[in-house]
Amino acid sequence: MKFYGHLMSRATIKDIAREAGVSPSTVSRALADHSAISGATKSRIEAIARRLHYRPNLQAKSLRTHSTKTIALILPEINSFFVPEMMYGINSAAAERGFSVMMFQSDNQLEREKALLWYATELSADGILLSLSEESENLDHVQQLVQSGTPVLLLDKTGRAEEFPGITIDGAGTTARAVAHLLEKGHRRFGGVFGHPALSITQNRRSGYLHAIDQAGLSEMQCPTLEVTQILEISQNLRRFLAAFPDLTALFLMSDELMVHTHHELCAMGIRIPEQLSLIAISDGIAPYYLHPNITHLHHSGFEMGYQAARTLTDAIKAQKNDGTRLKSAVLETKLCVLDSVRQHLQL
Amino acid sequence: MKFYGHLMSRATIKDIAREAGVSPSTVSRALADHSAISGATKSRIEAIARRLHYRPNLQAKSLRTHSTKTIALILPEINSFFVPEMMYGINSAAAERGFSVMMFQSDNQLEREKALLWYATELSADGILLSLSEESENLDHVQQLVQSGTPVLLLDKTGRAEEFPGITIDGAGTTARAVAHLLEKGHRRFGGVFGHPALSITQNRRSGYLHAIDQAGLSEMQCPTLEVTQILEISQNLRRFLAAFPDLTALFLMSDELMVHTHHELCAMGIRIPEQLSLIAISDGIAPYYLHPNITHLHHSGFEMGYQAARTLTDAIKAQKNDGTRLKSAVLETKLCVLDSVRQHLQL
DNA sequence: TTCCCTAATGCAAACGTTTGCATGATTTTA
DNA sequence: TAAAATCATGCAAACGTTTGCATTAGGGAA
Repeated sequence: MKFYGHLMSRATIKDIAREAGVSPSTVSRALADHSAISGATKSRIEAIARRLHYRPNLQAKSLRTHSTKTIALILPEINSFFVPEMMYGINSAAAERGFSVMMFQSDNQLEREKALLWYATELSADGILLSLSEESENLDHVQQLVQSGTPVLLLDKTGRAEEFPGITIDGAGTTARAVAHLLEKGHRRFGGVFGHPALSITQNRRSGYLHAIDQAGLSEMQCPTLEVTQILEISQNLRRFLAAFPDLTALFLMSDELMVHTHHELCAMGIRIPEQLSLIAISDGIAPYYLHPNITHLHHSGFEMGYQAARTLTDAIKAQKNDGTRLKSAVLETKLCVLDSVRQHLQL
Repeated sequence: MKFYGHLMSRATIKDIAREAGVSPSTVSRALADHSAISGATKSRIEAIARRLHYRPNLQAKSLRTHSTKTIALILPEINSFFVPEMMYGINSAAAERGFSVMMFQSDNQLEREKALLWYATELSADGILLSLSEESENLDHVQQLVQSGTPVLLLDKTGRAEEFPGITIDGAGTTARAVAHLLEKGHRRFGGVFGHPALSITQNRRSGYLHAIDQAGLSEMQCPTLEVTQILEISQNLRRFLAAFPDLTALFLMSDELMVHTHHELCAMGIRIPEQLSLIAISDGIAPYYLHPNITHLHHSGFEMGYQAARTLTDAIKAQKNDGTRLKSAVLETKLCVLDSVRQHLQL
């Protein structure tokens, strides 16, 4: 135990050993509850450790054991939808399993994403949770990382990559279920509002939409789609869209962001929901309750996704030491929550 | 360089040294751009490092240098308001300064908060950002940590603690400004809606409210307050409150959460905003734009708070090595954003 | 020529753990 | 009673860095 200025430095295993009159190895084993150490010695050492406020140095431990009990989370951005819930889930699962989470944001830039992946390996993160940036078309950098032996699990924004394990929802299927609900409620003329066409998440959901209306014998003339490239332009886009298709009785919104902005715009236009226009969305299930009327949606739980991703990853990390079990992809369930924004439409 | 199974292990400084025919110390200095190493050697070593995909082992470095370039962030919860913006700010400032952020949540439990603080020191976090749990009345655990030499900076939820440095907003002053805006707009009968009375954040804002109406010569009979203990009960609370004080022309909402719930409830009651009732809130400036009409609010930037907190903390960490500069508290500005939810009230 | 100075590099210890192997003491077995 | 087995502990090396203090070689000054 040394003194720096007025501060007592952290007690180490050696300090405890000296105090207890045993060797450092005995202390190490005692604190790890190793079977070769007698009960008497263990309790004596534990008492001293407590008295000295002993805290193991996790860097030293990691250095020795090659395990940091840390996962890195790399997100394209931190917004107010979905992401907080997902973080909550990740944190919960990680904490339950004794893992810590380091959080990074790539700001939707491929270069930053690469740099952060690299940095995560410098930190010796035991595993990586990665949600891809918008620019991440080519995934060579991920491939490289996987080859280096670090478990990488994609989540939410997984690009087109079936080559890597990831946790996602079935965007196409979920969208199809939303469409099915509109059909059940008698709607035959509705629109689909989608995000940036370059994103795989948009493409999945849009293809689900098109396939569903096709199955129902409807054409894209009857059920047109709107792709919103710039969220700031949604106001004009939406007005133009509704003006071009004045007979729509409902809208499908592919995300929370589109939902709140669309809802706002409709309020501003004086359109009553659901009397004049019904709404159904894919949502993480929070914002629908803030809006009025409450929005019928397909609940895509951020918590669930985060929790499952962190659980899968940490389990794989533990398993890795034994067999070389590979990470498994998963497609999460979404659940239809019928609230107040879709009305029964009477067909003429 | 060793081989484990089919995987090549990470190259170390020793590998580079062997390859370059120099000693490990030379490699270390070369990569650190130390002046004692010749330019020729430096570039030779850098080339080899690149070729071998060398990544420094940060655990080893930390062990040697007693600096992890890491800060721990401990939050009571991760919700959809304010917190994501704050995290974004923290991450941005940390990243700019070469720090990583480990994220933990105390779930509003004092015991977990204590455990996490302890764990953060085991991780040798260079500093800690702490937003207090609801249960954290007594701050002995923080005191203990500070004495151990770890820089701790409170943010947002700082309790009643003036003894510790923290980043906050002026809750009382901000509330007073909101009240002033209502007064300017001619309102003389309005209500204040507040959160759980045990929270210091509530107490600050409420005292600001009471002081402001007192200054204006109004009584609590004329400008009553409502304290919402359970957010789920806001519906009944609000209806009862409005029934008890039917002559109110405006409401002040102390937080985003109260704002969205109140707005929703008023919509459900068919009360038109701002024609029948004006609203003003303290908000992080995101949700006000989702609601219709857009809510006039005092903008309390989560990004700003997070950014400033992380900047202050990392600067202090760097300074600590030289002088023992102490962390400085700061009270952030809030800005009045006049939108569409407060109407001019004509007095009789 | 001798001496000193500077530039470039190497040696070895240290940071705080963990762990395979050896050691010594005690108990069990034959 | 001697050998073997068991138990509790210690020794020392290793993880991958950094860094104070040599060491060496070359070049200039005296």
